Amino acid sequence: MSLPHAILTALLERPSSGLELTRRFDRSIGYFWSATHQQIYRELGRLEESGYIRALAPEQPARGRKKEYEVLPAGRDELTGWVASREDPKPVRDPLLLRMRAAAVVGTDGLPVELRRHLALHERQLAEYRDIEARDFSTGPGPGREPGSTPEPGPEPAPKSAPRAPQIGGLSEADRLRHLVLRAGIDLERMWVQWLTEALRESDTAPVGGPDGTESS
Amino acid sequence: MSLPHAILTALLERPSSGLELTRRFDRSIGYFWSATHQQIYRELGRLEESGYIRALAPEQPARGRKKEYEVLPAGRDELTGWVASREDPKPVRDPLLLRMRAAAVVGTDGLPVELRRHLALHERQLAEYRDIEARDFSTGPGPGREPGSTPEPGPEPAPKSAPRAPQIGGLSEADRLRHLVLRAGIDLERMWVQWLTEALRESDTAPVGGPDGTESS
DNA sequence: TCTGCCATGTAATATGTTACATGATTGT
DNA sequence: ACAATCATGTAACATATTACATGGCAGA
Repeated sequence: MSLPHAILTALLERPSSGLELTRRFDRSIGYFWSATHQQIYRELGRLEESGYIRALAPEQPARGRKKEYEVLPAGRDELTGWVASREDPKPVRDPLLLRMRAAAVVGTDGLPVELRRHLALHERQLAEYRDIEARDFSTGPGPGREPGSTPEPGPEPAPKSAPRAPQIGGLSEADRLRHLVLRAGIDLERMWVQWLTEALRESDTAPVGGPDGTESS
Repeated sequence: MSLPHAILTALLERPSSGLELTRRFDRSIGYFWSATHQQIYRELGRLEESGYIRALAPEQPARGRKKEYEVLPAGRDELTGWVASREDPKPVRDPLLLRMRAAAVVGTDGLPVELRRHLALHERQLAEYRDIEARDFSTGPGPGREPGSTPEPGPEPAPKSAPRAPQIGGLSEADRLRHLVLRAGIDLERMWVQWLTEALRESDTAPVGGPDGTESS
């Protein structure tokens, strides 16, 4: 039951059309809750039917016409209640770990190549997160993001703080929370980079012989 | 497409009935690929139909009768091929992070309680993993698991190494891989414990006031 | 016999994925 | 007119979750 709440959150941060939402689910929101445009359109329909959101400029219900949605009070209430609700962390479900366990039984053919590939992907993701952190959340006296500086393509900057938000130190309460979420992403990627590096190091010195990956360059 | 391969792996490690598999998916296998008994029975049916596994002691196809499965050569081949295949890491999808992002918009009511609850759960899981590691994979000169010592309830010990496996140092190649998988679980839990601890520490010193959790004891 | 548990299964629903379809807008 | 792209949507399928149904077996 998370997707509708992800959409409500996104729409509260900024009213959007379906396609705009899709794009945002490829960047900031998508870093911890991904969704395709089909899921989003389906869910927008349900949310509208439930009275949680409504379409702005509701002229022409034509097919190719843009439709912007905004959250209604009932939607905000629903989201507020959901934030306070409980949900156990789901057990890990990772195909790579499963592959490794299978390799323990049928052999590691082709595995080191895949480990290297994943390592590269996680390193890239980590770098991207660190860029975002440097741009949106730098706190020190260094060259942080000045208010009006480059919005930049890719990840969206933190939305403008609501007027009610108290700007205590450098960061509002809302920004502090968003920074924490980003740091979870950073910590996760760092963990995978470390683990994959160690796994490959062990492979290189493994008794069976060297890795079977292409050894070019 | 991971569940069938998870089942093939489990059946290669030890032929089992549906319910036995279900139990193993609550312990060792389930630590990185969970599944319910309904999924397992459905998938066993498909795997049998595909000629990857077969039922042992195929007398009485009665309803309440136990049915043991073993992997056929075609199943092993399929699994070997899958190990060498590629699959991109899926983007993170974590309801807790989503909740946090939502809290940045509608307020943190009820959130610290949930963070504390998750912290306790992750600490417990981490402790469990460490117990398993100490019992099944201790390498140093300390009191490691002696060959015939307590199999213990709960998580299953590493299956007997196949005769072909070379026992080089203390660990076979297969055990080395299984240890790596376990360490991924440990690293993940440790990461969450650290992150949650930091998140709560920030909450405690947050400008808005103390946490809203019950402050008993 | 009745209860509880072991074991296998069906049904309904929810969610997620993949492929395709349709109309609107803009630039050439 | 045409192609490319924006934007919304349908359909079919795959996977996962929840609730329930059926039969066997063992002990009070």
